[in-house]
Amino acid sequence: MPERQSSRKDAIRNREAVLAAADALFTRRESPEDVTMADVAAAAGVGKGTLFRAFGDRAGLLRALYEARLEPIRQAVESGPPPLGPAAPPHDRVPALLDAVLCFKLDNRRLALALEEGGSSSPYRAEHYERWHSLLRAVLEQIPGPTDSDFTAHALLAATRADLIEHLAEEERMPRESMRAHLANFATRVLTSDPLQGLTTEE
Amino acid sequence: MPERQSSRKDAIRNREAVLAAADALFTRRESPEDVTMADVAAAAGVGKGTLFRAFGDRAGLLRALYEARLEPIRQAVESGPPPLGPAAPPHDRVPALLDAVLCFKLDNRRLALALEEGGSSSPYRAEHYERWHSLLRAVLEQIPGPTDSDFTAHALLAATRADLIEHLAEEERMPRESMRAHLANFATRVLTSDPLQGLTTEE
DNA sequence: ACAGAATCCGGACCCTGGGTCCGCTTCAAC
DNA sequence: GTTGAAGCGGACCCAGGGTCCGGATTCTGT
Repeated sequence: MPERQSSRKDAIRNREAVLAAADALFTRRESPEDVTMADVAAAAGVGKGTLFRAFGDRAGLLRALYEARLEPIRQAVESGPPPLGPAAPPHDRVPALLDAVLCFKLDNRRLALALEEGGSSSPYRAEHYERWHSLLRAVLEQIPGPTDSDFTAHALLAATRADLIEHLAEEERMPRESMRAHLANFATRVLTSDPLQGLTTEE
Repeated sequence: MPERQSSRKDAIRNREAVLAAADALFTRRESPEDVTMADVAAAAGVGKGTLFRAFGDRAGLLRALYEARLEPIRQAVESGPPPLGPAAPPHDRVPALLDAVLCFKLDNRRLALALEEGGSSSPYRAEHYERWHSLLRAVLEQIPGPTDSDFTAHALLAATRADLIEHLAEEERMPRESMRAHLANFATRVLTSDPLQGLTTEE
């Protein structure tokens, strides 16, 4: 994993160039899978060798882009104001988190798509998924009731899968706001279910 | 789209052979993506040309296998006894349907995985997804309350995505029965939420 | 049973796209 | 200025999906 920083200015410049070029390409092109690594290299005015040295492989490049874009939201979640930040009551925070994920993926559709469906190794092994999941799980745990937070967190996050979002937006022409409303509604329903009625989880 | 039946017996024999070989390969091999088309052809004792003529492309082969395996469940859903069949009350039928999907994907993990993550064109364009979705949606519609069935159906089905199932089973070592219990629990929670508490869906 | 036509067979072949290699250039430390 | 470590880039490699076509097989009409 060639992840360590170089101090050489050409290396740094090229890294930036690649990031910018890739970013542009992924947002412009229709489908993420017709952005080839050669395309990116060419658009950045760089050789393929350089590109692969900087990011390891395709997934590495995607990851780097994704993480960069994700940073602001990460901040907001970790230390921002309610309802996203840690001070928010769990019942509000869960829908807020899901809404944040949804909006992020709407704003970065192509990228999220490329990263999630990107073939080898499921999205569930990605660290950023791991982060969302464990956070959501922790928040769910603060809500009383016999809900099993682990599964619930997975199931809720599944509703924000990039290709589902894409399908709803592109095929079903569902507008952004109603998607948000539906997701919020869904999350709320999951949370506000009557605990007395819930099955006890066996095992 | 070379989908029409041939009357020639060699064609039919070869089609069967390919189906059988592919089935065997996909269940044996670790990851679906290291079953190549050439492998399948070889295992079936057939040339690649034959294989591609019979199924069009990789996705076509997968689809054919999948549909074949799905047939019994389809029967049970369309005309079987409750709680899967049409006679079941919606509140019971929804979890039953999801459970059926879950079990099916557990029993055909590799195949479902290959089909869903199979790169080009999202799983949401597949006819079998369309079928599950519209059925689930119809059943949800029979339940009173301001739930928007379309989105809810998508969200519930998302919890049965092949790669999530795979992750839970393989990485988190979650046993089959507790997965089923959790999913049932989740579905029930979605259904039994207090309608008075639900947000009205705007738009 | 036989000819002719239609269909199918199969593996050599093509092509795309991710990833590697290595001789040459550029940087920065002395 | 010298030097060697790091970086550069594009030619190259390879796997795997998909195509092609000469030859074999099967169907149909008589």
